[in-house]
Amino acid sequence: MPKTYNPQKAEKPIYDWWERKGYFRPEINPWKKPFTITMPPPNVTGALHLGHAITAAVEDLVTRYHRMKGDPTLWLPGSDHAGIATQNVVERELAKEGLTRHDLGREKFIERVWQWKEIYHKRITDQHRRLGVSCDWERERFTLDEGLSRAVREAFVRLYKQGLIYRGTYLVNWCPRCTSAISDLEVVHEERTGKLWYVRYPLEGGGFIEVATTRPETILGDTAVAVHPDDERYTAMVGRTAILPILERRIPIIADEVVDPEFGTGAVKVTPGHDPTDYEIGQRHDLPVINVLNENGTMNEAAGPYQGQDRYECRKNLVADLEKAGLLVKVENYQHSLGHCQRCNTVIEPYVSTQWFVKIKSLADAALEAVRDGRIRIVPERFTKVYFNWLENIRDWCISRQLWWGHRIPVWYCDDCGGQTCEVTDPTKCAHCGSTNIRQDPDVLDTWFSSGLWPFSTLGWPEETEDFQYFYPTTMRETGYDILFFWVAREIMLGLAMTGQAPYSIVYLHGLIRNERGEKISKSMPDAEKYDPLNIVDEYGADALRFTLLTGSSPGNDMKLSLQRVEASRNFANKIWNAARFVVSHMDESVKPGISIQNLPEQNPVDKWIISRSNRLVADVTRLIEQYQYGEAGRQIYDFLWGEFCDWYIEMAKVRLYGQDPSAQNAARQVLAYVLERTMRLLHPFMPFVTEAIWQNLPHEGESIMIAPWPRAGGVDEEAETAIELLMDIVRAIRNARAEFSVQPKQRIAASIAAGKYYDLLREQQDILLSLAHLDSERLELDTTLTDVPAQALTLVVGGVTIYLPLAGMIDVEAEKARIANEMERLTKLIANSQILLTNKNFISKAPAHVVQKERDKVTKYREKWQKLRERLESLGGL
RNA sequence: GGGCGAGUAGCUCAGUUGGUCAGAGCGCACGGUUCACAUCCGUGAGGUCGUAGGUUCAAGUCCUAUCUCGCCCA
Repeated sequence: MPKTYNPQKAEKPIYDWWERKGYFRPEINPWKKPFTITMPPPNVTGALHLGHAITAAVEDLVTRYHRMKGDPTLWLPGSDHAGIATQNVVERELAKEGLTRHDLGREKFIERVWQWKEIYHKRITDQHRRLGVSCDWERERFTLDEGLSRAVREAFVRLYKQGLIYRGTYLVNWCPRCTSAISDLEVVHEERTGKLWYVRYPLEGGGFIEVATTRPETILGDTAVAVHPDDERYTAMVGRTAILPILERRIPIIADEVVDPEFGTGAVKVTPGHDPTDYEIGQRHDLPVINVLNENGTMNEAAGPYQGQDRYECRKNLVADLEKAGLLVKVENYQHSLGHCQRCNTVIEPYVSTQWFVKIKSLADAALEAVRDGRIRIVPERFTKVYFNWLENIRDWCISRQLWWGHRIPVWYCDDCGGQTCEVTDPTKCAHCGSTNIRQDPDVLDTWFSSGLWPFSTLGWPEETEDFQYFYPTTMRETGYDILFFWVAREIMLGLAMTGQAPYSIVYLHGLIRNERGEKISKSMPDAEKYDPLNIVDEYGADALRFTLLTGSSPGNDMKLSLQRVEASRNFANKIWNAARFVVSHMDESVKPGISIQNLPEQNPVDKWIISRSNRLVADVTRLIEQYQYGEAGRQIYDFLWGEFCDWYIEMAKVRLYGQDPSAQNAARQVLAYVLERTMRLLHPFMPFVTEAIWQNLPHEGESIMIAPWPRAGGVDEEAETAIELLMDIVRAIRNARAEFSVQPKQRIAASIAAGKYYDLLREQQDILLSLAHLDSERLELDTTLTDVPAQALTLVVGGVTIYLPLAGMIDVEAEKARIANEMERLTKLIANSQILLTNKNFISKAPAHVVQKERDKVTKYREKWQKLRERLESLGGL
């Protein structure tokens, strides 16, 4: 074993070996309940980022844990075609060649996208492998695969036939750059400082009404002016007719409750074709809907003189014309929230068009019920409320996209009778009139429609495949909380609607990864490279990155990733590597795996201590993982390995290993191997590579740690724990004194110890004391009580043990007396504090017995110590 | 406008049924090349747990109000 652990060299061969051996593949066992998790499919748009890395880390953790526990465990990987996103990146590539997708045509363009997909799909799966994910690559899926496409088709047709999918002409969110409709969720609202233009509309018969607007170009589509019915300023005007500037269209002045009298002048222009609120006003008042935009954001023929101009150019020109006509009253700065396209950041236009929608109410109700009645549990629990709130206020889901890359909508229109045909297999003739004059809807479905089927489409649904029957419903959905609505809610709705079952019983949501400054890491940042997971893996190893991501935050909370922490995790990997190096170097053929550690010939309290601590750790880590507290579980393993096993147990074991007693030597060897080996198994889901590398060097049973059994917690030995804690406290106290009095580290010092009832323990562990506290064996006096103690000595009281360190020439008796008096005073205060509690009747009667007892024990201990110090002070003549 | 989260040592964060919970890593100070590890070892300094009330024998931990920051929804 080399002196430094080198993840760059170690990781790749281990991963390849695991994969070759087929360890990632579950064995279907009808007698056992499987653990199933489907990987959130990354988009094939580009490379993985740290969000994918934490997803991978958490999911691999639970996967490896359940696999080791013996559950048939399936982690199913895959990727998403990501309609708009992928089409956009490929269109950008084309633009570099001066081409648009229309130059290529639909078929050629889709070919190009497939080429892109091949490249990036390979890239992200390679990245995942580098992260060490133990998913079943043989079951990998892609949302545009034949099977998944069939699932999409089946789902669409079923919903269509149930009347839950409908086509209609409504106001939708339109991205003029993507030239597609998008759903409400894909609109990102951002606060912007815009302008508020105050414009006068002349009235028929004289006078004006003044309105305010943030989008003057939509004046061209106005079909009314509205005021609040109770607004007395305008009561007289309701029912009159205004003359729209420029176009001179006659529009009515109407009254509607929805108008906010506080906004602007209290009178608003109504543009049903380009504003959701106005659209509703228009419905109530039967107003015509005028569309003034083309799909690319330029003005259409309804815009009259502005036809052909871009929306913002039109705005500028229109405002200038209004000013010239003397109709522009004033312009104010105005803060308002503006919708942007999630994928290209273009300002969204509300736009009337014919689209496909999912009637969502009944699906949402079922999804709400599944969480309400506990069939699905969301962790952390607080997201449940967010989930409820969203589903309770949900609106119909616009699922058609005017794109080419995606699942084509399986509806055919008949040119003869105008009927729609929607079938699972491509129809050749109209279902209504039998005409062959039919053509398929050119649009594709929202990507999330296919993602929403992921937990079962990936398992073969709608076929009753063996995988679907065995692994569905899955166990867990693990993902970032930012896609709770986009994805999780839709999976639950579609899962219930299609399979009649909740697609999983646990939703675990992790937080988002940010950089040191708390910003969301995006590809456009100048130092984005620094946060590329692969760069971090290259420098520190996958284990280090994974451990940092897992232990650096708590469930559902965001995390600022600092490279210093990754470095600390790398150091941890190296630390345990070296601990293993030490253990391995002391192995001999007598150390066999699977030995019953309880039956060791030698019963040493130090061994009993570490085994007891190890048992506690196994129990705690198992409990924490079951409670989804992965970070805390990891931290406990870290503390145990570094703070107890390395810092203390190994150091204590050295005394026996380097000693002359073969049976003691053997016991230490056995326990070292035993504890390290099982702790490696505990750590394996967190740091799969280094634990495998170490495990292969240790005595072990089986081929690979990843298929070794999860450790089972044995009993706890309170007595041994108390004893060794005391020993450690004594060593710490002496080290502390040495440092305080600047004793040379190499110098062995004398000590006189009055051990009282701990005499046997300390006599037995005398060599450890000598070694760890660096005492001089020739000048160690150890007894139950001491009669003759030098005055020139420092006094330490630890538990019931008094230690005198005659630090020759360093002890000023007066100073030592002051120090002791000081310590006694501190104890007096502590005792007084406890006394207040213990004389409080309420405390005695209401606090649980063990808490009261603990307080009493504390006082006893303080008093004991105080008494010993007092005796010492007396002997020094200080009283 | 509604909701959620965060505010704990200089920095990054743990602290899940209220009772050793005042912690870790990094940083800092001092001292260390003894054969597992300087990606290390030993010792130490540093916080009235945002603020103000309240509940309780007992509160970073529960309640109310409030300030700052961030996020989500409308």
